[in-house]
Amino acid sequence: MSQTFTAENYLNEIYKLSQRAEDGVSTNALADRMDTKASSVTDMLKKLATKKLVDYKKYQGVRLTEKGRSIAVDIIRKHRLWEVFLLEHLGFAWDEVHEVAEELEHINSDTLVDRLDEFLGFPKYDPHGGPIPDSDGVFPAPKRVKLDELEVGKDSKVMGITEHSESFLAYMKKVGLDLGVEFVLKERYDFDRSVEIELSGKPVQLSQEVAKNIFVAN
Amino acid sequence: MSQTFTAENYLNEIYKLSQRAEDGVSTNALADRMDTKASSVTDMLKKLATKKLVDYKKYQGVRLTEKGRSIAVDIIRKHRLWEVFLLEHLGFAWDEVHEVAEELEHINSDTLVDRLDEFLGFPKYDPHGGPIPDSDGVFPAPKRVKLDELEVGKDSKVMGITEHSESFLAYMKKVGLDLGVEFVLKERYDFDRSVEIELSGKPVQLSQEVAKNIFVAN
DNA sequence: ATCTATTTTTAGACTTATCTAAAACATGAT
DNA sequence: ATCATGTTTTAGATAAGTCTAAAAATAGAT
Repeated sequence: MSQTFTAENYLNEIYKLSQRAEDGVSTNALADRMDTKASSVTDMLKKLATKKLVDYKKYQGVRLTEKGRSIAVDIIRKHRLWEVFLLEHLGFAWDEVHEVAEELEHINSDTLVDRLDEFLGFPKYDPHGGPIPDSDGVFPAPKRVKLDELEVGKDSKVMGITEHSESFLAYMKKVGLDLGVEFVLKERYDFDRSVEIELSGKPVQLSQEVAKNIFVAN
Repeated sequence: MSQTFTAENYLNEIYKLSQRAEDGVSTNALADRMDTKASSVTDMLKKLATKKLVDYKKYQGVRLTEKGRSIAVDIIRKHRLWEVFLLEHLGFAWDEVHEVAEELEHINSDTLVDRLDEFLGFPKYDPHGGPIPDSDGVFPAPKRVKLDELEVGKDSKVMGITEHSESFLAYMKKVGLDLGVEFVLKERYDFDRSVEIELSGKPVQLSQEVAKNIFVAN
């Protein structure tokens, strides 16, 4: 019952888009993310509907069925496990990881995924802070905190990020906020909620916008 | 310039088939290995020829171009590196490995392959003795093993001898075991560890005493 | 040299995933 | 309630990879 890479990517994208928006995912939004034309999306949605992976009625947007969700979640599991592997064992940098993980996430082998999970020590979060579902598709309870919400005075550690744009990654690299880096939250300024942290002895200023996108250990 | 999985598999199979047979690979042989129809093979060969990956003239069989060979060798490299990883780090058994490695070998990322190679400690052979080409497509020199220790079923080649007496040389000459001669190890008999090899179509029996003094390519 | 059996290629069709251009639908503003 | 605008769907095409059935080429035996 294994799907094609393309179908898997559609399911994955539908899953992500339906995280925020509670109503169905629109054809155009999907076309945008899949980097394709709306007409192609319509074609694919019909095929996925035939396979009972999505509920689709024309002009009404799509939602995943339970079956579709389960495939999407499995792909997220694989993607994040591979990310952990690439970063922690192969020495990849944050900005090199995503592209490769996009390919690896489609490798079909339950044995492989389960043994990789074991090899990695059953991680619950990927380096971007994304929770890793278990083999039954159950996500761990989120327990991390955004730097924006961390209590002033605390020692903490960079656990992940929620923004993965080139520019953000570059910024993180420049200020030295690598994964696992430890710091102290010195101050939060009320007027703009920007923060000052101490990073290996040096003070660094971060806007609220940045702080909101950084997961830290609490 | 990355090929599709299917095209890569064709190139890989053509490479393997052209190892022994010195003339072009036949359409039927290829169809057999690819588990498809001869007509499909013909179609594909035309496409590969258009891309200059094979030399193909109808009814004449195919051979790889330098470009095609380079892609095939790269896939062998990836396949064997992943096999090492699966076996040595994820605890796979031999019969579980092949299927997964067949998928992983098509992941396209030079960074990934090079870092995996490094992670594994730049192995020169996979766990079955298969040589792993380097990133320039160069294979390591074939491992030399005594015929007494060669695995049953292997194609091999006489690489040298450790005994240089008149009588041994005469014996070698008589049975046709000249330097460079190719053969297949058919059987090893437990009771006296004597072996049977197939030498240009004919079976030849050799005692363990003899087998211990012959170096062969592994 | 010819005939037969085998191998290989062509011809035409199907599937998946995509595209462009045009038609159908939905919605917010008047 | 209608209209303009944007969204979505249809219709018809294309490319990759495959198939079946039939034709063409080759090779082996006489």
